Amino acid sequence: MIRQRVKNIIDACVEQGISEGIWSEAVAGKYTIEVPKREGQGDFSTNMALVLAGIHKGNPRQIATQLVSLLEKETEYIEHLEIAGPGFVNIFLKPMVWQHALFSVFEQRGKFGLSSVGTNRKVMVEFVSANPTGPLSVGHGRQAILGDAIARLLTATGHDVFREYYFNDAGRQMRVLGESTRARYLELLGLPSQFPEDGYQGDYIQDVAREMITEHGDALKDHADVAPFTVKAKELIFKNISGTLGRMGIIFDNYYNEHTLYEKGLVDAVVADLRSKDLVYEKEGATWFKTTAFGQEQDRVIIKSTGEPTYRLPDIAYHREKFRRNFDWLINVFGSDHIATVPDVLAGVRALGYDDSKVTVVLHQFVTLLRDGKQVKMSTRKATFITVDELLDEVGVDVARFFFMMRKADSQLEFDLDLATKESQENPVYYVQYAHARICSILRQAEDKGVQKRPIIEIDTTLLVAPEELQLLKSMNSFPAMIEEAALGLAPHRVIFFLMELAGQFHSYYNKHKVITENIALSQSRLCLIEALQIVFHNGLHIVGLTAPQEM
RNA sequence: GCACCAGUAGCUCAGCUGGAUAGAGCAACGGACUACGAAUCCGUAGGUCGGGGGUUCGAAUCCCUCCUGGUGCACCA
Repeated sequence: MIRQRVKNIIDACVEQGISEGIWSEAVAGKYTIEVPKREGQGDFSTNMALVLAGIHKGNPRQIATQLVSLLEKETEYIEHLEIAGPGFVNIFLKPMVWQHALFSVFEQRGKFGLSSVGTNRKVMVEFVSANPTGPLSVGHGRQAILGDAIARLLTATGHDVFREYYFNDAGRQMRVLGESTRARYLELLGLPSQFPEDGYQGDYIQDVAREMITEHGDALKDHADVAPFTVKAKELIFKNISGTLGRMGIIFDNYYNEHTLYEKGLVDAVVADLRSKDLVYEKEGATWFKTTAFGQEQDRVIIKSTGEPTYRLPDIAYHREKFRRNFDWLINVFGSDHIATVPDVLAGVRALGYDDSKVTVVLHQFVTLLRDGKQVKMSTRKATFITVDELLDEVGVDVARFFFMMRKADSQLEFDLDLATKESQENPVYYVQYAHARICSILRQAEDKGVQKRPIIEIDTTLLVAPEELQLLKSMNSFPAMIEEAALGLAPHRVIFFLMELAGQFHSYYNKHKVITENIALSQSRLCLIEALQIVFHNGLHIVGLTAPQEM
């Protein structure tokens, strides 16, 4: 907000310069205004002179001097100006500008930081979408948290968000799941059995088999159809998955079942439509989709010679349905192992006449667990992976959420269990939460000591002049823009970094300045400051699904 | 072989999409509580931003190339 105001001032001065014929209008819109990294370089700075000099081979410092003489007339916000380095114009604002930021925090309270950029934009976030063949592993955990945090951020910025889980309950994998279950069932009954070569080896399959024995005894031992086994396994595993998601506070608006695509004839429809556009052909008994027409190296099979579709076909049908359901933005959160499917699906929707630029795929890299400084080996085949449930048992929901959000999706994530289980010191989760709890504690303390809390209008905010206080005010002021950038950039890790930074600033401030002192007016101003901080911590933590404890 | 991602302090990672003297947390070392909560703070030390070219006023950031690691490149999902 303040940034925008400063930008307006600069824009006006540049306009004036252009109309007076000092500068060419080629600069308009080319320069930026930013927050300098280093102290002493002002609250904001602009590279306008450098940009203009670049266009006309002029002298940047001379242009900067002209700009400064125009800006100098703006005395309401600007305290003073400096020309620095190669030709940056550094702008120092009056402290009052920042002190005023407190007002909007208190005006908006729980809504401070929320925005409306996404108003009237209907967006679907598809995430997790794990096959119901086993419990969620830590990789799914990252995806679940990432997807949920993205959804929360988008909600916070006014989007109409719909969370969906694509439930893959058709095809070969389900059959193998049923066969695995039957084999365990027979095994537990002491009967001869043959475990499928690529079967699911996890203990949870035996749990399903045990459940079936309780329900049916040995009545199914000669049953030719695997269906009852598949159905039961799917049911129990799904219950397990949704239970895990529930523990993490993740609620989907819809589970989209793959089999409904077949029931409604939507899969066949895709083939027919592609065929009518001459994008499908038969070869070696299989049906191929001409993905080479969309820049790929080779065509892809969509129906195997056995008559079974490959995974891409229902995927394309599913995405077409998403378009038909009128979303403005389709976000898919996938593990990086699904990278190969992305171009196929995009080619599919494009072939069907939809705008694939509405689809954004967030690919996240893998998670490695670290215990005692060593990597924990995991194998899905042998079912030696660590499940999300086990992780939650060990570190708790807040810590798991926080750690999964700490890295940008593009980076591999190293989850250090030793650090995560530490209840103190270096655990960054508590570092942030402690800042919030500490503020709550000071506010309680003030109440006990009888220091009156006063409404913001009666507070003398000009008493907040310590460098640390101004820094805190600036950080708070940048909170809404940060949320917006994190949301639109689908980057929850930015919120985490912001909160850690703010917590650091607060802890330093706390150690340097006393909030409650003999000086009543100053104490009240500082109480206001930290109450505003409390609001920011609370909102920031909640926006990404973390709790803000009052005490720890 | 091809595609995508990553390579930044001893370790784990940021770096606001091209800005000024590259940052933080751990780890190391030295300090600060008869208390607004020490789950905290202050200080010291630590760098050829993987290598090499290029683009320009200016590059960790953009382009090319090479090296290393991860993930894919099925008539598995």
